[in-house]
Amino acid sequence: MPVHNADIAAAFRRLADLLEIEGENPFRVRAYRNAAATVGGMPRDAGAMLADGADLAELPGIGDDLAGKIAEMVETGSLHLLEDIETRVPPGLSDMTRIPGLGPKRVKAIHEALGIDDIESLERAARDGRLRTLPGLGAKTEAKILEEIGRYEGAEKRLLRIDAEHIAEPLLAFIREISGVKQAVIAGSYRRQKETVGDLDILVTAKDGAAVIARFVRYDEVGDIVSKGTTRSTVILKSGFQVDLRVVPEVSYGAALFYFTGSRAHNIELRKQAIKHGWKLNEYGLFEGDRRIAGKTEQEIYDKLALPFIAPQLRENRGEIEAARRGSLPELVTLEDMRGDLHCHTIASDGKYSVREMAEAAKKKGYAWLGITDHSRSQTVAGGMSEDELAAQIDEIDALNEELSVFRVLKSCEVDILPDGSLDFSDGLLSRLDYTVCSIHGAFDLSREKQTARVLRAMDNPYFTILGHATGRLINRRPGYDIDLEAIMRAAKERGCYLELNAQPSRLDIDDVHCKIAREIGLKVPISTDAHSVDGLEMMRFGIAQAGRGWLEAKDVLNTLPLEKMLKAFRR
DNA sequence: GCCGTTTTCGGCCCGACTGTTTTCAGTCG
Repeated sequence: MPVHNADIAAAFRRLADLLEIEGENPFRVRAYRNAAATVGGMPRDAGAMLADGADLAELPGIGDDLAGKIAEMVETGSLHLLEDIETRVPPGLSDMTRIPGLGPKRVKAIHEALGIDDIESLERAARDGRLRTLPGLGAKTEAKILEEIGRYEGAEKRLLRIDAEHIAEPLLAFIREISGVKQAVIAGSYRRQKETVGDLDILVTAKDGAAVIARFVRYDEVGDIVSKGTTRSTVILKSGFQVDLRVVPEVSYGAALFYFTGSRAHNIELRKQAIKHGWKLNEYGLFEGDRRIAGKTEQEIYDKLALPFIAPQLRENRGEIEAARRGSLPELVTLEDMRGDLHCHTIASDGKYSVREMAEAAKKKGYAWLGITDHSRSQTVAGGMSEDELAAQIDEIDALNEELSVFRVLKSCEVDILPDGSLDFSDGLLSRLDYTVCSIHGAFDLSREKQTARVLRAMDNPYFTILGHATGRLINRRPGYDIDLEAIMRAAKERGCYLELNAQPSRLDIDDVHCKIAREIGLKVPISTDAHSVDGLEMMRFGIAQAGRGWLEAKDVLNTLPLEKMLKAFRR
């Protein structure tokens, strides 16, 4: 079993938890957590990098020691230090620290006093009233732990961004109506446009924080009030979704927005920059001694630190600070840059509208063209077309183009890539199309080697243009199929093919990390909605958000090109 | 365990809230 980066990151996180419970130097613990974040965010597997002779100690937060431990995991599949510590500290204690309110100190105390070493026995002890017998733990804490265990077990996953919006927008509107509220904005991963959102961080400026919070906690949807002070409050909505509200004075708005937007890794980097200047950066501002030298806007803070403004999507400490320093931050692609959509369905397969209706909707959006990509014949469940039906649609589109002035409907098809790597329609028929979107819709569980070979073989077909939803993942529902995406991206570049960024909020496939790789290898990315209705065309904004997180500029995106240039880019 | 515009040692982000204290430890973000 090859060891992937996620395994290494998980081992480091576990090691950090257990070391912390043992009372190890907190900075050593943090070093393992930082290393987990670095390894978990690397686009290439550590094993492949080592095979290429890369020096992992050059990575941020990885020194000689941790580079050695990564190599050990790649070579042996395990980590001696972790196995060693697990003989002293029961591994279940690591899980117990996942319960909110339980940190390493309490977990250790509970373990030592009561012999508890997993969540199940913790729950029994809480029910029996044994936790409250420990020093520093009372009945209230015991009740909270019990409640959190229940929540942990029925834990909601992170919400899709679109689902989070449905909660966030009305809540934000409610907060803006509270008397005394000047500004209200959502920060956190929501503002960074992440594909999923774990909780909402709402930032408010107001003079009287306590009054705002008193009103906030009476919002209809609030289930539990976790904490309630004069500047911050945490509630759990009835849906189980957590919301943190912070109130700051107006003069601190920019500093607070910066601080609560994160990511934490980005913040810590810039805080270190501030320290180098002898300054202090916190949620109230940038301070020289007691004097605030910036903080009303984020721009002020970046200015003082001699950096250009860094877009929230980029704030992951994945090279954006270095790029800012060099003056080479990307100018991110916007919705206005998009000239058309390359992937949508009509009533000819599983869509809800006709070609004409979809085309008119696209034209109304200001697009210059729209590609129609109904399913091919193997997709029986999705009303896949026969060869005759596609031929008829081609004629229909030709006639429609005669009629429409300026706007152009492109002839295409979402062609199934069959398990052996062949395409679902004959080359003769495919040759009549402007381009194709080729996708995998079955045989998901092939080995990595076979799945990769399948796509590479499909790409050998001269009528293959764009790989649709390249990994097939459905966020929170199923992982993608096992495939060597980087090899496929390089092959696409060589052959003149492309990988789409599918903008469906539950797909966002390819992800941000692979967008960035595409940019680095010079492979343009088409952003497509995969719309099944007129409204579906609006999903483009989720694709744009993801593209921004992947550093894509307009020039990196295929469907920002004028029609003739794009059609030329399709020719192989 | 990492790291260097205080550079091979001595730092490492920092403020708010809660509960159980009686001045603060633990946890969180």
